[in-house]
Amino acid sequence: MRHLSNCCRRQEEGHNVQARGNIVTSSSRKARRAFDGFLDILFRRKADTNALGWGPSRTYLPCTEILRQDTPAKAVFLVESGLLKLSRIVDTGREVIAGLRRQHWIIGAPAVLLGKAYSFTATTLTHCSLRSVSAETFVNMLSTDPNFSFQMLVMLSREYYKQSETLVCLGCLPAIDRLKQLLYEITAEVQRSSDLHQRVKIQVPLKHLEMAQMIAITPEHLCRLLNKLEEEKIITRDKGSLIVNDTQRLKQGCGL
Amino acid sequence: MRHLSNCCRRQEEGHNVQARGNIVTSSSRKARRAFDGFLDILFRRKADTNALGWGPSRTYLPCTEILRQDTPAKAVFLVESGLLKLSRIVDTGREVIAGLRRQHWIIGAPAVLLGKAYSFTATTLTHCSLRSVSAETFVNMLSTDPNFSFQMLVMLSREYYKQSETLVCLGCLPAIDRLKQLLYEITAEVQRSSDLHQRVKIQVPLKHLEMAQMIAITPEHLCRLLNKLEEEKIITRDKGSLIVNDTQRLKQGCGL
DNA sequence: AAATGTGATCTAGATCACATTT
DNA sequence: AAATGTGATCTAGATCACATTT
Repeated sequence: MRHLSNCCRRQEEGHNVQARGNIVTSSSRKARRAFDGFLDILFRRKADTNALGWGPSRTYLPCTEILRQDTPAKAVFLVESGLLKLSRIVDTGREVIAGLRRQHWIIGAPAVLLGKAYSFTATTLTHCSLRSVSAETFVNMLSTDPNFSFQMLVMLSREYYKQSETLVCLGCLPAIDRLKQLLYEITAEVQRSSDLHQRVKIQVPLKHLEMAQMIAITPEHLCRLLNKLEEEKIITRDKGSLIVNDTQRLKQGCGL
Repeated sequence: MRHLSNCCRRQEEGHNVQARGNIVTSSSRKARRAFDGFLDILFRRKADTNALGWGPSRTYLPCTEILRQDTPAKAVFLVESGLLKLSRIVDTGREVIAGLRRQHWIIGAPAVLLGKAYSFTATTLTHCSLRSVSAETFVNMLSTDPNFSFQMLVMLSREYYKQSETLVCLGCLPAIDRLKQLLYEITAEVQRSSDLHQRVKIQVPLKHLEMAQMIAITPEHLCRLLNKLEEEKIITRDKGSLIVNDTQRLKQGCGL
């Protein structure tokens, strides 16, 4: 198996998850969605998390490989901050990105619970802060703490649910719609408000190659699709960053 | 939303999951894989399962819709026997089959745990025997019985793991390889032995349309791909059933 | 009648080769 | 130098229309 991802200019950039500048005039910064709130409650008290057995926070530079596909699952990670990608390379050399993970998501739990190898490689995209537990401790925490056990059930369900959306998206929608959906998700992520009928400048935390891997196309084709969206005035490109002119049209177009 | 699947000749056929006749001469019927054995243990004692709160076994005819996408998740199902498909129709009218579920798999748990709508429609392909619990009872069982809770964690992980394989397959492999993989899985399912270098006659429990939906292509294209496999002598078609001449070449070809 | 097959044609997306940016 | 863009060409797979099986 070839070496997974080679490092890149991201190294020097540091955090680029947040929007750098919203061109938005209106400004009802409403509450996050209810579900996210629920998860916040689950992990609110750091002291508890410590007591439960998670190791201390560790920070990682961008482009660091946290765990690797097909290696035995020895640990579970909890993302405290930052953004990671879950990717897999197949024999033919093609790489897919199965999804991105951020704050309050766990990584590696299914493989640990099944005693199998990790199905994906997890790589940091930005500076990340993570906590980990060994496989044994994780299982121990599950068997001794019913609350923790329930939390993990919810989190695994959320993983499954998200994975399912990705799967359906890949199976049913043409690449242009998958791209619209990806951009819509990133925009929604950045905005975190419910009135999205606005221009938003987003700093996509992914290289074009990576965006292409997320929607399972080649970078060349991605480039053409972005041109198309620009022609249709849905987006405007401004060097590294990207301005979404019409969030609604993105959402409508994406077929989900 | 249009009505989901229309019934079919399957109605009269009854069980067609099992292989109808193995042309196999050698016969080391070895034990199932270790993992399946583990799950058998988990659900071995029916009495326990009863005590836990699952409802009584109910049987369903083929082509029965058990639960429907985008409806509130009110129950969780446990498959005791038979085969079901999990499918989703998107706005464009296209339908994907996300996967098949059989004995000892649960259906609907992630949606219940998240308090969301089901992401898929579950439809029986053969005669099925299922047990169910209401969402409330399910959550109650989880909070009162740590063993049950742990079982569910393992089963959800398995769901996630399988879903991930499907996702990678869709994202990385060309249709011919996805078809090979599907056929290999069905063959392995039917054989349940580790020496697969044999001719096997399999009764695929799916219509061509459904096989096409599983690998995200049109039925026409599927037909051409099957022709191709037949030209390459990997399979032989014999009316309804299908003879795999070379399991090894199926496996090698499938890219995973 | 529904499912399957097949031919002709079209198109989304891949591949390759090279230019331009950062 | 790596990332991005773009033009020319190819091909896997879709679409449509109709024939053949079950």
